Amino acid sequence: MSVITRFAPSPTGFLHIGGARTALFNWLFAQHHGGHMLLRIEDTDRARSTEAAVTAIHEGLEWLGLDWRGEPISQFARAARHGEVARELLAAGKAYHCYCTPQELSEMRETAKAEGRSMRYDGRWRDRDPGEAPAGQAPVIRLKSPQSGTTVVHDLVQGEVKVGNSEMDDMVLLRADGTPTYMLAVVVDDHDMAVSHVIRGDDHLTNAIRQRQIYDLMGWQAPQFAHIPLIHGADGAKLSKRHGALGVEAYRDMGILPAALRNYLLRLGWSHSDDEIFDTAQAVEWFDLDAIGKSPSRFDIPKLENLNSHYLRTMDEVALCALCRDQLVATIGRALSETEQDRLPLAMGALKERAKTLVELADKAMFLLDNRPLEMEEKAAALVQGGDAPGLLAKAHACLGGVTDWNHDGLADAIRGLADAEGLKLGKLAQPLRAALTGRNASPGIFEVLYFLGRRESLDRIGDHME
RNA sequence: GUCCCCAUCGUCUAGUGGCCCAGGACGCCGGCCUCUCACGCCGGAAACAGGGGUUCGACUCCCCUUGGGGACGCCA
Repeated sequence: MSVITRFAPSPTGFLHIGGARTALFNWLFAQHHGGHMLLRIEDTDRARSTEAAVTAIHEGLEWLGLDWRGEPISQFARAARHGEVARELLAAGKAYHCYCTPQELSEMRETAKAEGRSMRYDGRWRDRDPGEAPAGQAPVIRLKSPQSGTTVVHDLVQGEVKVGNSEMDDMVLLRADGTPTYMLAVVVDDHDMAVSHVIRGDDHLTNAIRQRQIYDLMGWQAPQFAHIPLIHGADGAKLSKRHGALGVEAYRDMGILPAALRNYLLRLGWSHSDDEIFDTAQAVEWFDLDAIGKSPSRFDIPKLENLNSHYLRTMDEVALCALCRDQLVATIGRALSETEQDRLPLAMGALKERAKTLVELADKAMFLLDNRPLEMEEKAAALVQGGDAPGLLAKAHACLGGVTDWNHDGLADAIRGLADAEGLKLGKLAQPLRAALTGRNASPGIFEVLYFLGRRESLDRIGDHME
């Protein structure tokens, strides 16, 4: 039997981080077992579903590099089939019409709550004569679920989970307007799509028990279930907007690489002994459900950033230059000149190990752009004005003017030579130079900076601060 | 309230009865390197929630407590 998994988000917002991890696990599991993942959009709630959310989900998955087999399936489009199954259950006496009104139901819950009883539907229409049906009142169809015994789910992550049937009420299968509920739709779809493994968030664990009852009553074989623990915010509470854990696109905008997010999400709740870094091929080879932890985990941005800096340093440099360029263009709002673009690959090696995100990378690359006179950060301004700095810069200007080999070694010789001649430690000369050259007090090595900028630009920038 | 799930350093985790006075990673602290910032390297502080069992021996098995999370919709 081949492995078929599915990712089934409801299109009511972006692809959030928990959903992204669920998708990743489904994808990885399918790949590992030589199967494939399906995408199903759970859009039966017409009021809350939007086309924009569907697009956001597609884009999020694509950005993460997760693909699915075939066309995405719209759950709403399958409503007729869901209704058919509900009526089949009804005809077989495994479901019944219930004429309770919403008000009646909420009153029932209120009283139960007040009396400290469980807030379940009491089954008042379960065995009632259909002849007693109130006229003009459309009924819902409820499952006639077993009232004794236990329903068990062998969860691949959580182990054996059992709930006494007396704990559960008769769930609604088909609403009064004839549309299916989520419980029915999920079961029918997973069955029809031949899904072999349902991998989803822990919040569905108790749903699995109820869904199991539908499978049983239909005489269908239930899929394997794997309920993965939820991701919490840094404070341990449920992940919310407040935590900055938004859609995956928010991480993209923060300058996180998809490879880094994938690695981070995978390691969150899953482990392979002490290993921390996995590329996709390695992840596919190693991933399996038995190594998933059972407890919820907290989302930790610093660790994500650490991973991101790793991927920044190891990724293809040409591709990284392109990403950095795009980021720069986005921040300055204009295209780069040819000279500016040419400096990027020169400097990338030095820049990339100083950045944790793409945004930071672009920021550190800002000094490569032509925009004299440079805007000086406060500390840099002090360096360039302090004491004998202007005089020193004039000497440096003269000295560099005579450099014939404008490369790292040639520049190092010249600058070190000047420092020696002046009886200064290199730092005393390098700092004012750095400030004049970059407008900041921190940058890659000073010889490199000179080299990246080239003779003309370097001399001009120093010239701006000479006396 | 009822039901279900979970519980190792601040965080992610290794650990499936003796290899553990608990290992790795992130973060944090100190040092080295050094023209700044990073990188790198070296070192440090930091955890088995509590209580009962079982056992020659429990982080590992069982029970209780506590704490956290989830579910109880004609939402998904």
